[in-house]
Order: sequence, then C-alpha cells, then structure tokens
Amino acid sequence: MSDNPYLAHLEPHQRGTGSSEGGAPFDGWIARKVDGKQVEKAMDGTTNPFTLRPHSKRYMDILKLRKNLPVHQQMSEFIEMFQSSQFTVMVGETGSGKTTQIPQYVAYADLPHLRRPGLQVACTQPRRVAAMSVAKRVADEMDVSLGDEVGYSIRFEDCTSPKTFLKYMTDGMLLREAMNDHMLSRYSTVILDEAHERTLATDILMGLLKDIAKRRPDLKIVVMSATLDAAKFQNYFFGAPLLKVPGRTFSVEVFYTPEPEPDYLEAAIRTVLMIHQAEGEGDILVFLTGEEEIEDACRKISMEADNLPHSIGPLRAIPLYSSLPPQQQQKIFDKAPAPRTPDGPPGRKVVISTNIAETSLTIDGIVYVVDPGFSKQKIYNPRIRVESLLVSPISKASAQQRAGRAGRTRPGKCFRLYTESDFVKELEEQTYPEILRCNLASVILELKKLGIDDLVHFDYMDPPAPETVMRALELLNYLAAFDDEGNLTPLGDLMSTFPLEPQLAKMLIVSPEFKCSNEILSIAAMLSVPNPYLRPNSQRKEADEAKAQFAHPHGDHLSLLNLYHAYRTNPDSQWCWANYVSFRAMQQADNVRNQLKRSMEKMDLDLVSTAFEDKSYYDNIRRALTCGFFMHVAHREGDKNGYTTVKDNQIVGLHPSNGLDNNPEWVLYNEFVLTTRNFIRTVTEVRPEWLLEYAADYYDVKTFPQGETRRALERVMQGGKKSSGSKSGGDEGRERKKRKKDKSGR
DNA sequence: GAGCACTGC
Repeated sequence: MSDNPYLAHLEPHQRGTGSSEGGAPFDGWIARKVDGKQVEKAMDGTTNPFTLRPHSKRYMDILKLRKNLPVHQQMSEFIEMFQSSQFTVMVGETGSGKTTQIPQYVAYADLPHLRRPGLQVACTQPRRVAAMSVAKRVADEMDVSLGDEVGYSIRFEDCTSPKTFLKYMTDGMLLREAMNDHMLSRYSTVILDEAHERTLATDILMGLLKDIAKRRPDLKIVVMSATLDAAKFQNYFFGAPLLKVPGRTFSVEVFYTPEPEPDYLEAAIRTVLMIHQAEGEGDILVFLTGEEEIEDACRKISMEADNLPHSIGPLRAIPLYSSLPPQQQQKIFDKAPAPRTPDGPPGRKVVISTNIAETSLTIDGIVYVVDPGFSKQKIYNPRIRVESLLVSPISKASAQQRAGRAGRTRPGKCFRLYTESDFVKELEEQTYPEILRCNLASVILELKKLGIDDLVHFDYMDPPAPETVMRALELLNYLAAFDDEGNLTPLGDLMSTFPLEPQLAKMLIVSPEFKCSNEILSIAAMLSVPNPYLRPNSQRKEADEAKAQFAHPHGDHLSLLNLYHAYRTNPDSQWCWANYVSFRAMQQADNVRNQLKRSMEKMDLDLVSTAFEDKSYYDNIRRALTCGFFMHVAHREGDKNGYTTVKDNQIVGLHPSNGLDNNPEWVLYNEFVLTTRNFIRTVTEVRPEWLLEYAADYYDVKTFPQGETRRALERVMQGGKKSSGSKSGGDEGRERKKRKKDKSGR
C-alpha cells in the first residue's frame, strides 16, 4: 500500500472493496483517516490527488489566498473532528471561507478511503446562484474544470459528470434526489450550508439525515451555520461537536434612535438625507418591505435631494426588488453619480431594497445601512387555510445580517430606526423557520414519499402546529393522494413526482382523461411562475388593453393558456415588450412546462388535446381544473359581487385583476390573497354539477352547514334529477342562456 | 377596483 493516502485509491484491492453489488452495500469499506498535515502536504504537492495531473501555477497562486482565510487556521481541527464524529456542526461568519473551503477539506478526507467509485460529497445551498457561483470558484481552486470533478446541480441544470465527487446543489434538489434514493447512497458526506436560514428543504433534510444516519453509519453530515444558534443544532444532532471559525469583515458601528419612530418610511427617508449631508463618502443601503414602498421612497428621496443646496453632492436613488427586470436590477452596481462640477462634492447612490439585499444580492461599496426593522413575512393560518404576507418586525439575526452589509469593503455604520431597548427586548433571536409559517401540503406528500410513515412524530427540529399537519393530511385525503388510513395511494405516489403543489399535480395527472393534458401542462406551468402581466404605473391603461387581448370570458386560467399560446407563436422579447408581458416569466414557464412534460412522458401519461373546433375544448380544461381545485371554490351570495368560500365560509371578492365578463355563481380560484380585503385571484367559472361529479365526498351536501351554498347545491342536485337523460346538454343550454342574459342586463 | 418579501423542486 502506498504511503501517500491520496494514491491509495488507485490500488484495485481497495477500489473493489465494499462494492454495492450483492451483500450489504455499506459494509466492509476501508476507512483510512488522514490528518491535517497530510492534507496540507497534498495541497502543497506537485500532483493533484483528485486528477493526478500536476498542479498549475494558477492553483498555487489561489492556494496562497486560501491559506489566508480564517477557516484555514482550523483545517486540522476540522478534519480531526469530521473523522471522529458522524455529525459535525460548524459556525463560520461572513468572510470565514467556510462555503468554499470546508467541502474541499471533506473531499480530501473522503478521497483516501473512497469506498465505492462514484461516491460524492454534496454541499447544499438555499439558492441556485450560490450553488453555481461557489462551484465555479471551487473548481478553480481545485484546478479542475467545472462539471468534471467539481460540479453543481440545480433545477433545469445538471452540471456534473461521472467524474464528479464534489457537488454543490440546492437543498431542494437534494430533497428531490432523496425521494428516489431514500438512503442517499451516492453520497459519502452531506454538508448542509446556511442551515441557519432554516429553509423548508433544509429543515426536512436535517430530519431525514438524522434518520438515514442510523442506518448508514458510514455517512457523514456537516451542518454549517452563520449565526450563533449553534447549540440548537448540536443538541438536535446528538450533541455533535462544534467548530467555530471567526469571520472577516470590517467593523460596523450601530446607532439606535432614542425614541421609537412612528413612521418608519418617513424616518428612513430623513435618515438617508441626513447621512448624505453629514457623513463621509460611501453608498447607502435601505431595507424596506415591498415594491410600492420602495418606489414611493425613491421618488421622495429624489425630490428632496433635488432641493438640497449645491454645496451637497448629487444623490441617486435606485430601487431593488425581485420583480424588477434584470436590466434594472443591474443598476445597483452602477457607480455613484459624478460631482456636479469637476471640483464639487462627490455624489452618492442609495439603494432602496427589499430583503433581497440581505442574502441574495451583495452590493460592494455600501458603507451605510438604514434598517427600519421590518420585512414582509409569510404566515399561514390553518383555520382558514390561508397563507398571507404580513409586514412584521425582523429578528436579531436578520438585523445583524443587515448591519453586516455595511462592512464588506471597509468599516461602516448601521442606523437602526428603533430603540436599543426594543432591539434587546422585542426582537426574536431568530427568524421563525419557514416550516412553521406555511401550508404543508407538499411537504407532507414529500415526506410520505420519502418513506416517513409517522408524519406526526417525524423528528422536526421545530415541529409544525398539529393543526397545520392535519390540514395538509385532510387536503391530501380529499385529493385521493392519501387513503383513509393515511397511506400513500398510487395517485399520491404519482403526484409526488411532480415539482408542483398537490392540487396542480392532481389536475395534471387527470388531464389525459379529459383530453387536455397539453393545455393543462401549459396552465400548470403558467401558474408556477411569477405574474406574467406587466403593469407599469405610467402605462396602466395600455397594459390593461394588452392584457384584454388574452382574456377568456370563462376565466383567468384560460386567459393564461391564451397568453402562453400567443407567446409560443412569438417567443421573443420584442413581442413580450410590446404586449406588456414579462419575457422572463414566459421563459421560465417554458422551462417548467418542458420539465413537467418530461415527467408526464416518463410516467406514461398521455399528451393529448381536444380539437380546438370541438365545443368541449375549454370545458374539458375546466373539468380537469375542477378535479384539482374543488377545494378552492367560492359561491356568489346575494345579488352583490360578494363571494363566500365553500366550507371555510370566508367572505371574499374577485381580485380586480380578473378577466371574467360577469360574476358567475360558482368560481374556482388559484389563490386566496389577504391584503386590504380578502381576494381570490386567478379565477375561473365552474359548473356546480362538476363539483358534485368529481368531488362527491367533499360536496356531500349533508356535511354543509345551512346556508346559501348548501341551498344552491341542493337546487343543483334536484335540477340534475329532473333533467336526467340529457344532463350535460341541458346544462350547456342553461349556461348559455344565463350568460346571454347577464350580458344584456348591463 | 388592487398589488407581488424571498427562495426552491
């Protein structure tokens, strides 16, 4: 056996050991330990142990920088800890180098005892861009081509090869893989990065890995977090050892207001102008909660800045939020405006942003941060089954993250628009994990597919409210994804394979029976992307007119289909621009549609259409919609435009963005939005007969409370009896007459 | 007659 552990993997007697064919797959693997010195030697050596090619000069240059990172000081300590424990918790603040270095250390430690050819190290990230950019950087650091030994895997893009042993990927992607491989058997080590963000996928992966680890003693798990809640992770992972690495950022001086600010928007604007007039050079970053607020603030700041004396430099306000076209988002990287005169005072830019600048986007040159202490957060109300966005106070961790944005390039200042005592006493330590704030229908379906039988006692780091789990189970049972015993049905199994909400998956799966799977594919894709209709403030009328071209009188789902078809005949940005349509959203919809289509083909679900000339073309589509969304139905009550949701009895209005040509008695909706009032958005007319036919259990009239909805259903049932024999024909006739009357009545 | 925090499959 070679003395060099990094050449040992070439020896056939080792490579062959523990092959997964036959016998227990994870027994008998050779586990040779390495230490920090050996790794250091391998890093400095002339041969790259991963490729057996000589190290390039560029590699050596980058290596010098790597050795300057704080985390490098603790490489030996990490490797020792990693090899002696199945779980390791690692805390490294911004600038520690953990995301790029730790996975490489793991690769050096796992390589000498490569237990099976093809075994990989996975490092998860909450965001796609991070997975891609970090993989690129690490490929450079390791002197390999991206996609060969080091790669990444995100939705729509798999940049890996059979040679890949270090793979950066989104957490959601690893979760998807786990659904087909419950043991995650292709990985020797899984590293969960940014675990403090507590995304839905990371939380589920943590519970899952804890479970898998029992059956795979060879599997190692590293959990990396940026904040100081490490004890919680340690406790959760059986008292795992902890490694702390200091960060490397510049100091940020934090200021609080002496008194609470009654109007944070006004205070934020005032603070920006104050900084601009009184503080030294450097750009400003302001955190606000949403698009409207941000545009408003930009206008006001620009106005105020124009009124300042010329002894003060120019100030340019730049908005930043996710629905902004990429071209406009790029403006945050523009230089600050030039002085008004060659020897005048320097200009300054102020970026007014949502939370997107907290983690997803980094702007260099920010020296001042203004933090009013709020963000929009999702909350779920299981009682009425509604998710909504609420402006809420941020957590201490989030405030710290925001402040850190001022210290990336040099020492900075952070102005918090709340009192120090509020910060200490009122703010939560951590932001509530997502799993406690959302509808769990897809999560519960996924867990079942992951082989978790006892959903209530699954080892959640923070268990969701039992009522939320119950709501999810109930929904899945009505959709026939779970049987009455809570077991996954074949339909549920099929549903779980689609990256869609259960309702959307259901309508897609039944769509071939209604001869409209091609169309439902398009609708499902359109519903999976952000709102495709653009409506700039200055051109609302034009935008509304453009949107009206696609409107279908029977509903917004059908309008989305029209829009998709129109785009397919003109799939270019010019056409989108001219029609007030988001090109980005349409491209995304195309991507999603292709992915869903591939799944349909794999599952042997037919891709079919009803002939467009056939008068049942649109009805077939609406019937398929009904099969997925019968729990999202509202009934018009009284003569007014008010609707009441079925079963939950919430009073709602049609969202003004709807394109219906009247107020139909029964509608199904895609989402319930809670803003100034309750609205149902993306709405399509539905026939009550379909509800009774396709969701007989849910629409069992006996279970309805006395009220208008129940009486209406009873009328439908009686009507159905009378006209039996020519059922659908009779309905068609009535519907047409009714519509005609509604129109003429205006 | 009003809005879309941010991610992810």
